This record gives sequence, C-alpha cells and structure tokens, in this order.
Amino acid sequence: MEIQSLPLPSSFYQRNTVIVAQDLLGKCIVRQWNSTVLTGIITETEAYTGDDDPACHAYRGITPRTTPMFGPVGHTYMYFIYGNHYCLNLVARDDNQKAGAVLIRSITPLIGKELMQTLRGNVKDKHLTDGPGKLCQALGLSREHNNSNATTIGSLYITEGITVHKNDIIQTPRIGISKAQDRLWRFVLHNQ
DNA sequence: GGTAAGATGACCT
DNA sequence: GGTCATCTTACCG
Repeated sequence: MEIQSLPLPSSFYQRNTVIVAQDLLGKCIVRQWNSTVLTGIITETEAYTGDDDPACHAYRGITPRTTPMFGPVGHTYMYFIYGNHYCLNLVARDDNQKAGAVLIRSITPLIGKELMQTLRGNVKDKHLTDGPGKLCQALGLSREHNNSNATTIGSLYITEGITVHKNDIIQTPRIGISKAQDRLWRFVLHNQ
C-alpha cells in the first residue's frame, strides 16, 4: 500500500461535518513522535455537528472545553472522559455551522504496531485500537495535543490513505449517547 | 460548593 | 453481553 505523505488541506475539513466524517474513513492518521512514526487507517468515525446537535459538547455554546470546536477547521479537539480516557476529534464544519467535529473511534494499525502494543500494555491484537480511548493510548495522545493543527506536518496529521467504496460504509446511531439517536452519524468501514 | 451524567475500557462469564 | 471503576465538566445554588 502506498501512502501519500502530505497532510489533507484545511479545505477538506471546510465542509459539512457529516460529509467529512464519511470521507475520513480510509484516510491515514500519522503520529510523529520524536524520531518514530506511528500510522493507521481510520475505520470508524462519528459526526458531531454543533449547536443543532444535542449530543454534541458544543450544543450549549462555547465553553473552555469546547473552544477548539469553534476554532479553525483541521485542528484537533481532544477531551478527557470517564476519568481515564482521551478521545480524538478533528474540527470540521461548513460556513453554516458554528461548531463541529469528527470523533475518530477506531483505526487499523499500519506502521509502528509494536510500539502501540507496548503503549497499550500488550493487549491482544483485536483490541489494540478498536475504541476512541484505546487508539489515543496506542498513539500516545493526550490533552497536550488538544487544538493542534492537523493540516501541517507535525506531531499529528492526516493524509490520503486507501480508496473506500460507498458499499463498504455502514451507518449506525452514535455510541454511548442518549440524545439524537435517530441521526445515523456513525460511520464504520468494514472489510478492514 | 455540591451534584449528576457521560462521545469508555477492562474484565469477567 | 453485562458490570463497574473513575473524575472532569457544566450547571445549579
């Protein structure tokens, strides 16, 4: 598999959050850590569209925590949840939205799997990066990576990955939320 | 200053 | 597939 090394431009994220969530499937996430690099293919995402989405952190408006979702597109929004876990989001929205972000829920490890296993405490393959908190741990991501620019080469960015066919995308309600479950804004890539 | 709920994961069966 | 540890955030006084 050939992976392009240039980050996706901010114009990729300057579109409706739901569209960007689908298009992020199959893209490659690149984590540069000093001289090492970790990469993986995005296989599961969720869209959170902002002030019209009761399940979105930004629904009630801007707060210290949700500030990144109102900021430049293509930046990260990381938050801490349930006492233990970090989750990685990419800010994406069009001109009609005040806020919005895409939660990265799962990746398939590509490069640096051994280090990911070490960071994860040597859990079994299947559970290495199959959850939003797990992939942050596997990539060594935490609060310090909040609101960083993912459209330029740096410690974290997204590049073109593999070709995805629409037939390979499954749509479901989002996980772990009680509101707006009629919106099928979780996207899963199968055959991965 | 107190409280309730939560975009979860590990472990067990 | 179910249980539970764990603590930040936001909201209400």
